Amino acid sequence: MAESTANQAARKGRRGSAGLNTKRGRALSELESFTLGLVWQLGPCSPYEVRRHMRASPSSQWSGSAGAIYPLMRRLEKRKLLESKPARTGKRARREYGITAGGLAALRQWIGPPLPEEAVTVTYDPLRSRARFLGAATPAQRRQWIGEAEEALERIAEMVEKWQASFGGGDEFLRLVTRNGELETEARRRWLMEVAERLG
Amino acid sequence: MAESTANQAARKGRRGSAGLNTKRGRALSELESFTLGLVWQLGPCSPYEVRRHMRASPSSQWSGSAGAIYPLMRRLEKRKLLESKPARTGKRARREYGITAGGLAALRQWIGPPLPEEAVTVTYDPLRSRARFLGAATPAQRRQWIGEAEEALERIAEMVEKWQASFGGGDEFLRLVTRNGELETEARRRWLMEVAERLG
DNA sequence: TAAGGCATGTAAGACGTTACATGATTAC
DNA sequence: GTAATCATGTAACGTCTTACATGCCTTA
Repeated sequence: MAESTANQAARKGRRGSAGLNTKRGRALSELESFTLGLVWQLGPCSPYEVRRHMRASPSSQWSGSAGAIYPLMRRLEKRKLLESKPARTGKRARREYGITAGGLAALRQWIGPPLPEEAVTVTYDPLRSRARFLGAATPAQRRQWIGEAEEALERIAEMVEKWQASFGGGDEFLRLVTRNGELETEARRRWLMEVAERLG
Repeated sequence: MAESTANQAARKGRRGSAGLNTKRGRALSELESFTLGLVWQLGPCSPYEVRRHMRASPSSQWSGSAGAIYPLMRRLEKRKLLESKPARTGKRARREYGITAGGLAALRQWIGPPLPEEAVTVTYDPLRSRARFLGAATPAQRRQWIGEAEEALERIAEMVEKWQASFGGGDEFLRLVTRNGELETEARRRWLMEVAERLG
């Protein structure tokens, strides 16, 4: 859309709109911002702890791969959104990161308002994406697919529950996050039942 | 998780598990697979048409940027999942891509079963991610945030409706996709109401 | 005291975005 | 006929994944 306008206008428009670019450097990615939030939430912590939290999440969005997190936190430090000092556990060296005042400001800005355009979207749901093309599958494959999807949603519900048990006690917003997961999973299940009815 | 096992085991494990790697080349990305699906659905078409459909989607997942789509379809052709021939509209040259038998097989494999692990996840919802850290915001910011999020969900509902009007007539699965969007948006709205109550 | 997982990283590469370029076509 | 937009790309860049490397530390 932005692209379909004249090039010159687009360039000006992009830079001008939505405050995507902060004064210094480009806008933070979702992963960078989320990491910032985790450091705020956990207090001073090592990249490994951040990774553990991500991997415990029911969302595969946050893979918490080392190759992403270590350089990312270094980047955030270079931008003075995090600060770090060396620490150790026994003989093992760690680096402990804490959030700075600027980091907190950046976190608040990311949360919004304003919400960036990309946040005004339906969620990304890999089951929905696949269902769109079920017409390309054989009837047998469709039935099996629905069965698998039901199982998947059951496992997801369990993951949400487990996450709630482990981390939901943090603050009231963490509890609301779980609640979102519950309501959403319920909605997806009802949807899948409708799909099964239509095809059954 | 996979990473936390011994390295050698991890390597074998990754390659062995879930059929992520096809005999030739690596697994298709979500975008590649989705593109394959669109070409199947639209019939022979140009990259530009694919992009138009993506940009019309209520999901910002599918940005449909030129720099992604043109090389991507070329890649799929190199792997014989698409085939193309030059065509023209008036004086303007186009390249028209159709799906091959191998492409259809790859599409079916992507749809599953089996569903890959990454598909067994809560959806990615930028509003939920942000809500998690509302504790870092001031009470005033929180109230404003909720207001903005409500507006966002309203706009999303409209987008889903509009999409349904334009494309929902295609086949029954497209209709189910819209239905998913409706149910999900409804769930998110109810969730947001709970959030407002808790904080209000 | 050896095995295995814990914890901390780095290097190379793939993928997608942003920005740019350019000719064809349409609207006025 | 000229300005805007359509349509088709390409190039550079940043981010994240995958794969690898390497010491610590626990436990049997």
